[in-house]
Amino acid sequence: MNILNTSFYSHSTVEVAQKLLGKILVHEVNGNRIAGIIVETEAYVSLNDPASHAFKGQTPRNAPLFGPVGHSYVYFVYGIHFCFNIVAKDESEPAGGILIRALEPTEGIDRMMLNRKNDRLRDLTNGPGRLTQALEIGKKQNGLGLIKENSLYVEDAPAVPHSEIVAGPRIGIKEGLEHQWRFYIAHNQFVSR
DNA sequence: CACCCGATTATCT
DNA sequence: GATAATCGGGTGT
Repeated sequence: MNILNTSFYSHSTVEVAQKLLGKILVHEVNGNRIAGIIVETEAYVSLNDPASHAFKGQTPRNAPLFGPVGHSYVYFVYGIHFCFNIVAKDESEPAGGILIRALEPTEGIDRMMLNRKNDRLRDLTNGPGRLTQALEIGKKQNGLGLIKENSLYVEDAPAVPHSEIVAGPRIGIKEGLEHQWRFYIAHNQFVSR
């Protein structure tokens, strides 16, 4: 399987968010793969997007969003959860990231169940805070390049047909609701809510 | 299934 | 001092 590289991530954030659907997110922990198919994403597109962490300019927290594409941006919310983003933007944009909101579990499911303290397949990775817990993604993974050497990366897989991609407003935000920048695979039971 | 609410802390104002 | 790109448990229908 090919690992997605810089050229894959060097396009507009909204475009890459759609193209990530169907790809495989992999975290290797102690040589074991924990992985799932990406079934739900959201694009956060920088300076004109009031919902993006990058909207008010660069700070130490959001610095990865302004850095090279193909790196991770992991942040801590509500005092409890981590959310995992992939930096992606075309060269004209100063910042941009894609929130991975849900996966369909494929590998390391036993380990996910232990991590989540839950043995129901549907509840392992159907939400941004849940999938980081299932895949053991936390602050240590913030700012990493998504390459084999870092044990965290995305593998290529056949593109999801456009007719199976649903767009809608992003979840959990108060501004920018007019944009349809949440994308998910139609009829997939692992999409959140 | 729908709605409501408390948990818990890094980050920025 | 307020806020937050969420989750899980509770209650009611």
